[in-house]
Formats: sequence, C-alpha cells, structure tokens
Amino acid sequence: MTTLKKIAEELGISPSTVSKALKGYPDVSPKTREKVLALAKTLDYHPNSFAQGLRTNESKTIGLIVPELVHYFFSHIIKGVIDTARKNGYLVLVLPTEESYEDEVNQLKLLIDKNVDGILLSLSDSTVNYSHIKATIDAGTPIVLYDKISKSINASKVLIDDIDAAAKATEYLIKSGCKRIAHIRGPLKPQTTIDRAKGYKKALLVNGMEFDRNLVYSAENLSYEDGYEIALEILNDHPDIDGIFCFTDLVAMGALKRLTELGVDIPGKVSIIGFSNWFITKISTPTLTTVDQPGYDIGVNACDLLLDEIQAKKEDREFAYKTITVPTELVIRESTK
Amino acid sequence: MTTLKKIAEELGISPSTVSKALKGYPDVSPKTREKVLALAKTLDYHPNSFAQGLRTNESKTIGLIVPELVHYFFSHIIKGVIDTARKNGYLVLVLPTEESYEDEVNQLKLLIDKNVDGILLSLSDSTVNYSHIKATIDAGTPIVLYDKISKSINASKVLIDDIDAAAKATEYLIKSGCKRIAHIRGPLKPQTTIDRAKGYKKALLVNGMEFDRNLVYSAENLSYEDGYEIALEILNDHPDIDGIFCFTDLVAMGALKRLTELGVDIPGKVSIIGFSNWFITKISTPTLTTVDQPGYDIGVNACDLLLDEIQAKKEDREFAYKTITVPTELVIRESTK
DNA sequence: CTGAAAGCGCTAACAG
DNA sequence: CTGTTAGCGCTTTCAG
Repeated sequence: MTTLKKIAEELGISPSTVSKALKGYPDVSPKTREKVLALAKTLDYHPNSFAQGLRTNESKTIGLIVPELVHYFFSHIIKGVIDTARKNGYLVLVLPTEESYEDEVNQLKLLIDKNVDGILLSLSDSTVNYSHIKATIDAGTPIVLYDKISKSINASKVLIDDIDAAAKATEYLIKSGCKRIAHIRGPLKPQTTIDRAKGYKKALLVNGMEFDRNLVYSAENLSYEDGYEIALEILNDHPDIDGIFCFTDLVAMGALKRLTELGVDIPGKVSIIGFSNWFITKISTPTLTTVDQPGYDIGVNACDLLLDEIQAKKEDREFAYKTITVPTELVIRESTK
Repeated sequence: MTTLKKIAEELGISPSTVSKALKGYPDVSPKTREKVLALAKTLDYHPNSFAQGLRTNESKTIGLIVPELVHYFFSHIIKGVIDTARKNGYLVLVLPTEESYEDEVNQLKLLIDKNVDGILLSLSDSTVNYSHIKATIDAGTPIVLYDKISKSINASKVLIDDIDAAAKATEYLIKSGCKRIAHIRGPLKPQTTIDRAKGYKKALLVNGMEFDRNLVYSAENLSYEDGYEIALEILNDHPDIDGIFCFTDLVAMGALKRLTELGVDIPGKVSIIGFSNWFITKISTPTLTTVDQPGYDIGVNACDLLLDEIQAKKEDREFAYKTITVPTELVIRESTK
C-alpha cells in the first residue's frame, strides 16, 4: 500500500506537502508538485478512502433503496441514479426491500452505519410507519423520496402525477368511443393505487359518464396471472364492457392474453390500456397502449436533488425541500382504437 | 454524533472498555456491559465506519460490475449477489459498464479507490485487454468473474456451460423432427457467442446432420429488431427451414413476431428456441421454448466464492481459485413440437 | 513555499 | 476486569 508518508519519505519531504501537491493546492512549487505526481503515479498511489472519510466526514457514497430489484421500471430508476451519481463522483449502494417494511428499516440502518452521504428511498408497499425515515432525516442524513412517497414525510420528492396520467389514459378510451370502462387497480395501500383509481374516476365524471364501483377490480399481486384471471371475471360480470384501464402493464398483458384466448377482438370489441411502458408492451400482439412512466428521468432527478441537498448541508446552507413531478406521456399502440 | 469517547465520558470509564463491551468481549463485567449497552442505545450510537475501516482495513463492501443494468438476466444476478452479500454483512456497490471497455477500467479504479473488499465482474463485450483486471488481482483485491469471463484471467469463475446448453437445445429440435435448423448467433467476440454456436454445431454433427455455414446468421445488437429482420432473411434464403435456435430470447421473440406475421405456423412449420428464460418467454403467443439461465444462482455462487476468498485473505490462508458451472435447463413451451 | 502537529473515531496490545 | 497508549492515513491550521 502506497501512502502519503511513503511518497514523502522517498522524496525527502513532508506528508503534508505531498498531500497538497496531490490535491493541486497552489502553495507548492511546480518542481515539487511534479516530482510528487510522478512518484505517485509510478507507485500507483490511491488515497485511502477510510482516512479521507474520517477526516472529511464524507463517503462520496449514496444509498438507493428500491422496493423491487428485478423490475423494468425500477431498473431504469437505478440506472438513472447510478449514472447521475457517477457524473458527480459518487458511488451507489443498492439495497432492495422486496416490499418488506422490516427490510426497509434494516436497510436504512445499514446505510447509516456505512456513513452514506444521503439516501434515495421508495417506500415499500407494506410500510405504514415512517418514524425510521423521519428519525434518519432528523439525525442529519438527507433523504429524497421517489416514486412511492408519503405526503406525511417532510423531504424532497420526485414522482409522477398519477391522477393526471390515469385520467389521460381513461379519457383516451372515452374519446375513442368506449362506453363501459373497467379499471383493474392495485392493492389498497400505496398512494399510486389510490391516485390512479382517482384519475380513472375523475375522467369518467368529467366526461359525463357514470362511475360504477362494480367496474373496479383489484389485482392484489399486480401479476400477469392476476390480469389473466380478472379479465375473465370482468367479462363474465359485465359482458358489455368495451375498455379496461389497468394499473400496470403486467396486469394488462394478462388481460390481453385472456381476451385473445377467448376470441375477443382487441381493440375492436375491447380496448386495453396499461401503465408504465414496459418493454413487453412494444412486442406483444397486439402491442399495448400504455402510459410511459420515465424511470430513468425519475432516477436522475432524485439523485440531482439529493446531491444538491448534500452540497447545501456541507456548505451549511439552507436547503428548501423540493417536489419534482416528472411528466408522463400516453403511448398509443394497437390495443386501443 | 455519538462516539465511543462520549459514552465513556458519560459513564466515567475508558473508551476501550466501551469498545469491548459493545463488541461483546468477555473481559468486561456484566454490570459495565449493561450500562454501556443501555447508554449506547439511548444515544443511538452507530460506530463510525471510516474509523473502523481505517483500523481493520475492511470496508465490508463489495463491488459488482455489470455489463448491462436494465436487463432481466443481470437483474437476477444483481439480486443474487446483494442477497448473499447481505446475509454475510456486506453491502454492494453496483456499477454498470454498458459494454464499454473504458467504463470497465474506470469503474474498477473507482472501486479500488473506495477500498472495497472484493469485486465481482462480468466482462464487457468490448473488453479485449485484461491488464486492468490482472493488475487489480496482483495488487491484492480479490476478483471473481461471472458469466462473461476470460479463460486467460487467473481467478475464480462462475458460469454456465454454453456449449452443452446450446447442444441440448439444438438436440431437442432434432429429436422433435427438425431437419433444417438455423442458428442466429451474437456478435463475434464474447465467449458465450462462440460457445453457443459450437454447441449448435456439435449437436448437429453428433446426430448425423450436416453443418451448413449458410444457416448461421449473426445478430449484432442481439435486439428484438435483429430477430425480426433476420427471420425474414432466413426465410427468404432458405424456405425449407424448420427450426431456429437463437442466441437469446429477445432475438427469438423478434423472429417469432416476424414468422407469425408472415403466417408461418409455429411450431407446425418452424420451431423456435431461445436462450435465457426471460420473463417475456412465458407470456408470448406462442410461449417460447428456451434455455433457463439461472441468474440468481450465478449471483449467489459468485458472491459466496468472493466472500470465501476475502475471508481466506483476511486469515492469511491459501485460497485455490475455483470455477463453478451452474446447471442450465431446457424449458419446453409452445414454440417447439 | 514547506513542515510540524493535532486529531478524526476506533481497536488492540499491553500493563496494571 | 479496566485503562493507557499507540497508531491506522489523511487533512488542515499554523508557524516558520
């Protein structure tokens, strides 16, 4: 291991001068600087990050807590975060919670123990208590919430407007001539489920259509199988249905499969819209109309916001929490008229 | 920030006693231990990881370099690694290279600068020179290669037997009655491409069939579009084709789409086999026969191996590099007879 | 322009 | 059973 001290000894100068030379301080003679730089290179000097951290109280590392790791949308977020962090000289510790509250609490603790400079967090579906998050913020570690957030936590947030996005999707079904539109929603708790259902309802009402509680079905696992089963249920309960707005693409794909198997013409008889714009929606038959949820952008924005807050903290500046709403877009494909 | 010293002062004892009490050393009186534990809890003491690292030269962090982040197979590997690391008290820094050699070199450097205890690495497709990896190993940081490896690097490795897996897939086509089987291979360089093509050829020869160089097509981007285009080409060049073995599922899905559009009966007229068992293969129409490539297991094994090596190094034990071949399995679905 | 010195928080060998 | 001491490698003031 090459250390400052070794370089200093080798050159017959002091460690502090070596440190300054390496960091480009102006008060070192060019000659000395060059000698130091050269020797550092030949000895393959890497500063010891522990020692640096101990001195500066900075790890140049951030933590990223994701509810699900093997997931098209979250993968994009992770990529957005890592790219942005890297541009700014930060590394990213990735921790999945698998939608478990307990894991979320533990992972948060691990990150604090590791002295990360900040944390990006999306709430797990089973999280009902936010004291672990609030305590972390109070203890001085910046946290930015993304995607699955809670209004009751005072922090910066990056999200999409689920109500608006769902309303736009539902409205598109209406404008394209659908008269009886069902909604397959997600599990009760997360705000996203609530908001997309709200958007669905809002679009109906705004367009003078009746909101029928019986047309709302719940996909508890948000799985392909859920969609497959529920589509049959919907068709049995309401043969007159001509549109389905699904909480997420996977569920929509399941519904698509079932309807195709039953010989239902899509979009001739029934239109389907998903949510997220997963890769599969581009290659299904028919391809799926869906709401593009820009994961990469969410990751970039969340990371930028966090880095700003870290910087502000370092400089002891005031920092006002921000909430960024990343725009979504309806992607029209073959599953709608 | 609560430190050992603060707890010590508060209790009127020495920092070293506090340290020992916290770490469960036996030579501390139960009474003292209890007092320390209690106070540590109320003051929410977290040991400073920088100081610990500086003393012990351990970061309890490993680096994971992946060629692609938004990728079904690699996502599973990442999950396997993180889960395994976590079980053993390690955190994981994830760094994508996007198949760039330059990024691979840089990311490796970043990890070394961060004093990770070890690194898991899958070579980017554009990596042609391994000196950065060899230098890292020589400098004492354990590296385990997974999935995309190079035989010329002396390190532990975790991989699948691509030749065997490809041969099994091709053989299945033969046994099911295919007489003219095409292969869509990947870009020239990576060992996986070479090996799967080898397995394809081997199965043909072993089963007394002719290997026709003209039946091998190359999908340079391994994309859905590649498969879509090449399927047409194959059909034009060789109308008598009755089976296609694809390097990866995405390409197979593209081919599937094209053939379906052209009204070719699958598997009646042409059988298709993919590789990897991506999620989409379960939900396409028809569903796709494919080779299951167990990403999660690869991640688990690679991480275990790395942790073993780290442990051995810590205890100054000899450690013999190992190569683990994770078994694959042919998953038979509707795209084959 | 250069160096001495202190100290970040922790651990471990050693002495008592 | 407890405390003293030294030091991990680096940064930064301050003195020269």
